[in-house]
Amino acid sequence: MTATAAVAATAAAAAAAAAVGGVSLGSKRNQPTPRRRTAVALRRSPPFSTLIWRRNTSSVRRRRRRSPLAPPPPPRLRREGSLPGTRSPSSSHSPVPEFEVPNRGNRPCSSRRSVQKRVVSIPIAEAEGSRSKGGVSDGGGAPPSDSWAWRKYGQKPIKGSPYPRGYYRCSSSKGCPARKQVERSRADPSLLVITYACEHNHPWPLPKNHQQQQQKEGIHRRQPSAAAGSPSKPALGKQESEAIVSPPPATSSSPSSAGDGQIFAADLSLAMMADEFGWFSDVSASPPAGDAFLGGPIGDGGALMIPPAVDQETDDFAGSEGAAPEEEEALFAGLGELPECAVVFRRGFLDRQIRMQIDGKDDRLLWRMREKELELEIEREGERGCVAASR
DNA sequence: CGATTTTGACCAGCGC
DNA sequence: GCGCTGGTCAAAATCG
Ligand SMILES: [Zn+2]
Repeated sequence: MTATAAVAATAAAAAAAAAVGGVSLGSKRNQPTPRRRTAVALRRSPPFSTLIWRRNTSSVRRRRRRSPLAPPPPPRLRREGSLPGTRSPSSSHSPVPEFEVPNRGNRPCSSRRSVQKRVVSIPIAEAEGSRSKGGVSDGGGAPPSDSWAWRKYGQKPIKGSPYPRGYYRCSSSKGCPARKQVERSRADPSLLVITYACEHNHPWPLPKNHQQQQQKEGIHRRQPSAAAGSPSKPALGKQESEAIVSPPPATSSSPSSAGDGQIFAADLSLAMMADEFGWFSDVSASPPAGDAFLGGPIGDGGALMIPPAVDQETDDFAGSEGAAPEEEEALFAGLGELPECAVVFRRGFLDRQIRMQIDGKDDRLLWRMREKELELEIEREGERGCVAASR
């Protein structure tokens, strides 16, 4: 059971490392770094990522729609079509009619920066196992942790951390605003920090077969009741067990004292609730290469980045400071569409509610929850934290 | 052939 | 007003 996993992991890591470092191994998947990669990035001298390599200058044609000499009429409309929407005033008619994403009416995923998100940290090992498992014994029938299909659409080095962050988006449907970022905890490299941004539109992960169908059909119907027919519990239980969710701020000591204490949301309660509604229920990491790059610092070459940031634990981390009350807000916001739930979403209440509901449906779930709670408590006490979710 | 990943560029928000 | 940083896009490349 570990054989496969181990191998996979290793390979992935290696590949990632190679990729990052700039070494071309070509053992994994795609590596658009075969040739070209001129010095294009000398425009604004970004932090580092961009102008690190500079392989050769064969042909410079890549770029994108933003050619230096072909600025058509609609040059910078970039993401108008598939943006989670809400940003455009009202004239944006993207080819794909946006179906009212669960936005709650305020700002769900309007701006990329201020989007509220739920942060979940899980041991990297777990993540690995989750996805690399495949065949051996468990293959039985238990689907991976989250059946959602994620497609990576970007990766960037983060300022304070040696590890890059991967950006994933739901590949099930084009209109799905669900996004998630995966990065390695800078404090505890063994932890994977996953940040979820929006919820899914579609009721289900769609088995790889109907993907297209759904895409075409345009998921314009989202059912409020998960129970109606959504098998989202198998995985759930498991995730909860593995995922480490930090407790809400309410009781936890003070943010300042916590220092690294991560205060985030995504507690199972939340997940469950969501489950009830039929959306998101993923907590474990499923990014194919997620741990890969996370596996190694961005620049294996050495003289790369992270100049003086390494030791700024305090200072640098301070950046996460604003995770006190805001977090809470984010939490609720995360529920977004939950009508009354949001309102009642304050610790106790929610717990109660959920518990009741669950109680009536799944004892097992309840169980898990309880357990989790306990764990949380303990954790809180022993507190060890890693990173605080930040904006 | 389609789905995914890789990766540099571009964009928009925020801070100084 | 400028610069920085994070987040997203889309072309190219590969894998299945
Ligand atoms: Zn989705």
